[in-house]
Amino acid sequence: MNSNNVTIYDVAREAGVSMATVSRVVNGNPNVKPTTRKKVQDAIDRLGYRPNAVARGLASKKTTTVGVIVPDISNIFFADLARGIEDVATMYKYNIILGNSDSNRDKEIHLFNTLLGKQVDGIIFMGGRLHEDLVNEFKKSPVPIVLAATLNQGYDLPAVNIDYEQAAYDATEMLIGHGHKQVGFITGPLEQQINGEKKFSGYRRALDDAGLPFRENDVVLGNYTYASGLEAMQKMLERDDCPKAIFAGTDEMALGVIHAIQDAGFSVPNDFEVVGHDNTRLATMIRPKLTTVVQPMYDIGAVAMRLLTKILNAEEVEEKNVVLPHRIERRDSVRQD
Amino acid sequence: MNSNNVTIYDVAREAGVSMATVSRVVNGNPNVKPTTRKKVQDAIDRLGYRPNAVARGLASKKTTTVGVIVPDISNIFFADLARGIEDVATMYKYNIILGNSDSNRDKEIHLFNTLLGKQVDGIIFMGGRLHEDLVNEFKKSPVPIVLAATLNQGYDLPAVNIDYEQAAYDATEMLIGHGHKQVGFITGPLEQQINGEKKFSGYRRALDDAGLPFRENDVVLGNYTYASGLEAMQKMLERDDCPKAIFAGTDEMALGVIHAIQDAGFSVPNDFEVVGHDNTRLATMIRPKLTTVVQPMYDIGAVAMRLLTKILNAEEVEEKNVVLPHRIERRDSVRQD
DNA sequence: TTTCCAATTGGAAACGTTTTATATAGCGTG
DNA sequence: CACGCTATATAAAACGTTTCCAATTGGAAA
Repeated sequence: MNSNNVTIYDVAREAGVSMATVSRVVNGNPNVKPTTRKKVQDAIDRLGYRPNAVARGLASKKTTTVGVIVPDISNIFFADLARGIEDVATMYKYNIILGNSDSNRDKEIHLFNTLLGKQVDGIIFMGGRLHEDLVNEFKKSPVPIVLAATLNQGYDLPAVNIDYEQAAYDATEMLIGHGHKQVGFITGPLEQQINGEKKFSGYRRALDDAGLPFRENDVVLGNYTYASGLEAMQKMLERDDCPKAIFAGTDEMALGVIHAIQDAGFSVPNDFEVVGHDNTRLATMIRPKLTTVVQPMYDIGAVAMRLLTKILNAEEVEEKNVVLPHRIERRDSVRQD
Repeated sequence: MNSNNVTIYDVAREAGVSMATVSRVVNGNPNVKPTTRKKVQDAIDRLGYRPNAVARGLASKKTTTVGVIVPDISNIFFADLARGIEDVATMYKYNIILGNSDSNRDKEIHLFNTLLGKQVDGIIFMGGRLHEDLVNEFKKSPVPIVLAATLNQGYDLPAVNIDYEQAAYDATEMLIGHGHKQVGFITGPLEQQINGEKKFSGYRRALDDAGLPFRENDVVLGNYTYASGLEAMQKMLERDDCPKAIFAGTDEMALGVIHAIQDAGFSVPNDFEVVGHDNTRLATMIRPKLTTVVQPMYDIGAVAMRLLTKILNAEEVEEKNVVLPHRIERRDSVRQD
């Protein structure tokens, strides 16, 4: 039986009640006599009725769908986040419309408007940088927006993050604690606030606190990829004053760094120590296993979605700017204390 | 100006035309005088009108949304596939609703019905195995379904895959060609047809064609993960008659295999040769770099979505069962010829 | 019985489009 | 100048729900 095109009217006729009653049964409204409810339920089963969510969305102005804007779902980092989002969404009976922005402003804006057109109930946004034009669109948004792993640069959007500055500080400090007078920092584009402001300033602060000089040379920019980490480290190795301790902005870059070091005939952690960032699955897929800053991606996604559901249900939200804890997972790419 | 809640009526009034005319302008219908079109367009811009896709979906019975069912988006393999799907979807003005099934039958069925309830125009399904119950649901589907990287076991659903049997044959044959009389095969669950039937039979056929005996011991089952590859190889290494050539069912397992070998003090490719499967980004993130069967995940996703759009537009489809080419990418985990 | 209130149920409007059938305007033609 | 078209524009009916309000029903109380 094609459960398609059987409407609430058909069920009403079959059950001998009005459509309003069927609607009540379907929505679990308590104002229905048990016997009636059963009669309707039977008719629903018999006909294979499946409520039309589009019609429902039009009438109720709720679609139980949220939009998710992500730079690139094929990036393990965002894939994990997305999984966290989706799991919690499912838990609360929402579905997600997923779109890739490539961190491109125009795509972000276009996607955002498409999602609004589809009448999503809310949006979760991830992106390296909050472009002003985008924020202007956000300000007009008829639905709530939550940022995930994205800093809200001065705008007061709800957001879920870790303390990137402190995390970078911790990683750098650990390296310094191992006796290094010089620490290399290989990170992503500085335009992105997380790298340019947070991680960078954490790195500098650790240097300062230890009374070590900051050397411009010791900071190299990559683009998050393995190849860029490899290349950055190769370049660094050519120098006479190459730092023997490296803090890499992502695990993937850290892998590249380790391989560059090994390719040059050196050992990690004996000759060089390396710390990564994010604790993706990659961290244990290399020898030596990578010591890395744990950024709980899945949790960030899950908490962001939970936060959104709270806002949608007008539940009490104590703190709109959630900062999740981070820590350093010690493995074999640094020496034991 | 809150572009919210301005309807087609408002635009019509503002432009001094009827709503039907506005609808035509919005939908690019040619039966509108240029001057009228301009007038309407101006009104749209002035009011910041954004068509309500839900209302549109109800009236037109098309939502320009497709459902995507994936076992786990946080798995790099499916994330790549999803990216291929989404890119092509965007190209054709579709959005995707993404759901994770964990390859669980009940979740698959539930998700499928939810998607139908949301009136998606079509569905792309990925999953290790097509459970009978699911297929029964598929058969009643009012919208087209396309399988991606999923074998349609006897049912005639459109599908996009590579020739897994031949790919496994090629990989095994190459190893045999390097003089091995014994080849280990570490793969995923045999219930999943791709492993149990296709890859396994390709492996056996290569053995047979080379006149080599099949040894049950040489086949070890894992669950696709790094850890399972590592463990499987460790177990194999304990044997006296451990094969010196390994074909792993996924790259991630291959990395585990290589590390198990290296941890035991052996060298790849000198002592052991290893071939992976999929050519995920992981393949180049290990030393030695992994030789692997190239399964073009992104392309499979892209082609599957393109196929779906063709079906939705009632375009001519020459072949519903697409088999994309595969090849072996030679890197350093096998010896040079 | 009657009366009255609470519990159920029904009717109809509303949601914002698309779409079909119909009307109107403009214009070349005979 | 009337006629018949064609090109445009309008009106109104779907689309399948939710939801507000009114109507009915069933009992308990009087």
